[in-house]
Amino acid sequence: MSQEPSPSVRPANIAILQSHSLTMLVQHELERMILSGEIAGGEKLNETNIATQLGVSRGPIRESFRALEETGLVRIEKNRGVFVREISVEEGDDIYELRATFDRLAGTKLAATITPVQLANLRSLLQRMTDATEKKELDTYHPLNLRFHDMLVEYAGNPKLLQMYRRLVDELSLFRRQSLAQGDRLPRSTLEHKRILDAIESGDAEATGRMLHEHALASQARMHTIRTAGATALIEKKPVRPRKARR
Amino acid sequence: MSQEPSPSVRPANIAILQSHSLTMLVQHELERMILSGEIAGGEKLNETNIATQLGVSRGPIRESFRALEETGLVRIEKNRGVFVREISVEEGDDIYELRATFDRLAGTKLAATITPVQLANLRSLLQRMTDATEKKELDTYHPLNLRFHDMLVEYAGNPKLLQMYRRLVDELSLFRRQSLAQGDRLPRSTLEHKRILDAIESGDAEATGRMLHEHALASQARMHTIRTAGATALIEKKPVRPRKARR
DNA sequence: CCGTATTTGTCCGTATGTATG
DNA sequence: ACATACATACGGACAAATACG
Repeated sequence: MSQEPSPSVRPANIAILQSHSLTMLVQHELERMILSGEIAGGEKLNETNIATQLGVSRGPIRESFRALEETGLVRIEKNRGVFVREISVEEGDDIYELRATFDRLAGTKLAATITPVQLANLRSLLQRMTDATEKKELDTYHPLNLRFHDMLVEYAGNPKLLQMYRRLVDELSLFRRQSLAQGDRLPRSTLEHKRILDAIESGDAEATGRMLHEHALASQARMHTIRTAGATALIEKKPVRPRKARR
Repeated sequence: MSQEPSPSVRPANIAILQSHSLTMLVQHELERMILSGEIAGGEKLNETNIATQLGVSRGPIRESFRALEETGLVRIEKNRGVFVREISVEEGDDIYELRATFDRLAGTKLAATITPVQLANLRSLLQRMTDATEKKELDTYHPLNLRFHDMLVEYAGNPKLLQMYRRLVDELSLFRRQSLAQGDRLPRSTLEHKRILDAIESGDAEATGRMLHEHALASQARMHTIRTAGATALIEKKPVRPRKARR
């Protein structure tokens, strides 16, 4: 509950219990800016600038930085500053592997426990995704896709799993940003989604888990093809100048 | 350093004193105190007290609180304070389920990639655990057990997995604290560990994963039996007085 | 229910470290 | 290498909210 769900399509937000402190507001705002790409990967976050920009003092900014570092969205270098994290291909692989495992677990659980209402919600979402696919509206499809998988994990009924899953997805979005120009894989993905829902409805936990696992691994594989294909620029962008050795 | 931080409780960290910021030092110290039980579950962390105690100002304390909340060790209530988290049985179940999944993944990977050195390290650790078991030294056994499983995950070669695994283990220790009076399950656990290493050595990824998964689920089951047996006191201890409704 | 004490939330000044010419 | 400019680390003051009598 501490961090907002990442995707732009937000799950029916439980009423905010209490007005957030400035730190929380700043944290969420920075999350949004990072995930939306408003702040680029590797970019330095200047305390004073952000404080001025958001109209608060530097205290809450600094506090939110610490939280954001734990979520994996930024990296802090002592006495040097805070930087939006960049995910290497190796890290991306690791994260995709975990995501695949989470998806399998969620699918396995869900096939055994899904309710008619949940299934209807998923089918409804799938329909909207199908529409977007036919119209080739990638900008519409992508958030729906995120929401679809988020909903699957949410319905699996393990809040801790959902929390970790969302953190992974957020981190993945850190570098999936520039690799979103596929387009051709859409129909196949939609078909897979339909088969997944069918498996869930049939109650076949084993098959559902396997399919979701494969589905996630396919994304992982896609990352590699896209990577090698074009946008390799960002990979070595890391301005890691070796720090001056400590005297 | 501008102001001399009272010499009081500054441990012998003089060496590291340069590399980590005060916030990090405070964060790790609080982690240690929470995980060791030095600070009890549900207890309130008073900023001023801790600041005085550690000889620093409130700034670093507050920053570390934000980080600790993201790790799941504390819970923050706006304008009320920071509290050491308590894990309900339901949350414990959820976490154990994830831990079992992580263990399976780690085992599957490890069986396919383990090196002779790694295997030797694990066997050496297992030997020490066996010794501790025979001597019925639970206080010796328990840390070794934690290290054994941590090493398994570490050797699996997915840093992100290790990070998440450790976070789960930390959270589990939040409530496994009072349920540590088993004692009889030790021999069986050690036998399981040996069989796990054998499976790893044989390279049977499937079997290794399955065994580690089962091994973790056994811990989960043990939690329930212990829970129902005795220490149910802590469960409903939550001093959740409904907050005054927001005006 | 009101006033006081305590604690948290926020802001800002200063020292120290880092980048740069 | 040195001096200068700038950013961060930390501390402390004040404001706001809560807890207590």
